[in-house]
Amino acid sequence: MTTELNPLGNHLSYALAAAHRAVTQLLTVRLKKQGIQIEAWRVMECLDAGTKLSMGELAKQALLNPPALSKLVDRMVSDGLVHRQIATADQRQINLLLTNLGRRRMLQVRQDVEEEDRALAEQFDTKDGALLMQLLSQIS
Amino acid sequence: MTTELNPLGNHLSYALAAAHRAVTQLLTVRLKKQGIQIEAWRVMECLDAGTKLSMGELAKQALLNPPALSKLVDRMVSDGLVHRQIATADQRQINLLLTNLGRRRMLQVRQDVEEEDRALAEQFDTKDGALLMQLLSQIS
DNA sequence: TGAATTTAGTTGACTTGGAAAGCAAATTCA
DNA sequence: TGAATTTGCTTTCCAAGTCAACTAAATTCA
Repeated sequence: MTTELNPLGNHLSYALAAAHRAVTQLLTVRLKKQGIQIEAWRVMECLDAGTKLSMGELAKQALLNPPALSKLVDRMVSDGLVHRQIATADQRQINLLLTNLGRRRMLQVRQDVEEEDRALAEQFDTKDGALLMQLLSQIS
Repeated sequence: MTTELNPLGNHLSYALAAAHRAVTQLLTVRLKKQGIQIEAWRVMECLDAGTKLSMGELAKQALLNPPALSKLVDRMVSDGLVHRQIATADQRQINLLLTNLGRRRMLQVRQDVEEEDRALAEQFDTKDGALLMQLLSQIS
């Protein structure tokens, strides 16, 4: 039986948008209690990983366009979470660094994200979570 | 081998965001050539389906919060794509209607969306597209 | 009935995001 | 070498989204 109530239900792009919206909303609510944006958390995780990243690389990994990252970083700097450092090799490049406060905050936030992620994974049968992830990462 | 370059790669929520971003960007570019927003297309598809929808119902189906829908509809009205009609049963409710122009534009845009969706589905082995959709719609 | 509450949608102040232009360092090549 | 081009990041201007407050219609119930 394919009683489709929603005319958009056949579109993969719509299913993706709906799922993304649902997940993002939950996560946003949770992180708002910590006073932080999802994107800011992503930036901090990338920084914590160690390898020095230019703003450009960071933007790609954190899923932001360069201007959006620039502005987010401005805010994070004034919140004392990160600071900019001009790269020595290429003076145009910026290496962003976590402050101690930034690292502490990141560890707190990470708890929440992982808990949320766990709750999400529980909506699937054992293998399906990994399968979904595998399928998603095939995209573009 | 699980050489994870991106520290966020283990998170399902991140994989979802990344996939959503990729798909949305492609679709946005394509629809921009038609001078229309993805959300506006969703609204028009919902309207075309026939059943009269309140703004509230429409917001849910089109994946928008009520204020965002209100403002989008303002724009669509001034573009001549839809018009508001006060519901007879409940005077607080609005039934949105497609204009003739709106219907024509919707049919054009639908072509593009379906082509994009087809291109997306082609990134998967035969069964996997449907499988992905099935998994996505399990969420929340 | 009619005062109090709930529901539907919109508005306003503020924040964030995108496109295109801008600036400065690095690189190319004549 | 030094003018022209490219690259990395930021800024500006404007479009769009959020949260919270607001208006008005409908419903509840004393």
